[in-house]
Amino acid sequence: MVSFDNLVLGEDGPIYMQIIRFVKQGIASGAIGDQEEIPSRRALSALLGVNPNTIQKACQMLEEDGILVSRSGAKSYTCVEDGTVERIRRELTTESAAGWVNTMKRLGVGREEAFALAAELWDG
Amino acid sequence: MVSFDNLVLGEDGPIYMQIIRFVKQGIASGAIGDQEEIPSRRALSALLGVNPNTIQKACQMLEEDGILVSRSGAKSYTCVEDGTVERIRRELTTESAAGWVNTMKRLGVGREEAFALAAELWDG
DNA sequence: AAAACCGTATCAGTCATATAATACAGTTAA
DNA sequence: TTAACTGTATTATATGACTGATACGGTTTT
Repeated sequence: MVSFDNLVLGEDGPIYMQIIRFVKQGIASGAIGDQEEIPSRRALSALLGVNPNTIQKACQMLEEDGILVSRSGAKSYTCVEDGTVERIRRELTTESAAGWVNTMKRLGVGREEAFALAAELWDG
Repeated sequence: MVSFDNLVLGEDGPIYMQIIRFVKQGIASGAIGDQEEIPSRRALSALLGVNPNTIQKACQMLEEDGILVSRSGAKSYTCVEDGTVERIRRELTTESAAGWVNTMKRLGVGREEAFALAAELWDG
């Protein structure tokens, strides 16, 4: 059973996107495996304090991504096939790193200064 | 006169936020100085293909940030006081770097791998 | 003074996001 | 079988972001 206890909703974009990101990060980090049951739409709605429709939207998009399998009436399960972990891991890491690098370059921050700041934040 | 020719609107959040980010990045990088004239609301609207109201909203928030000064009827000018550059620079860099570091840690990506990927993206 | 420009304000309409309240049919377990 | 649970669908409502059109008064230029 996939746990959503560590998911805290913030202001970082739409809620359904935050849910999708949470699941993808779980798969990329190995915290979520293959054929794992996920809580029902209604259970997630109550747990996260979010409307069932919003949960459904996130689940639908996860299904379109091939990460989730839903059968009408039955419980939903994750679907992590061979190569999926590496695919999502690469998708998330490059997306985040590219954003940071672009921002630093637009700010005119040099390579050394940028990496020094990142290292400080990483350790601190 | 501040140039907005290099500003390309994307899908990274609300348009008025992208405009604000563009100006702040310009100030942080030194591309935008003190007492520089900016194009009129209508001119920016036409140049960026954005509604005048959206431009106005961005300008209002920049004014609340103390970065812009507007007089009703007259042109608007930037206001970059002592310490402003460093303040905004620090605001943008730490914000971006912290986001990247947090994402990498949530993904279970180690320090070496994360910095190697960033270095690759920086040079490539 | 008059024309052209400027910031500012208002109202209406569209779209995406999210909520709320149901309803229906398929699955599963008592 | 029946009851509880499941995914799914529908309609309505609300809000923020953005657009479109228009108007008012202050500033600058000629």
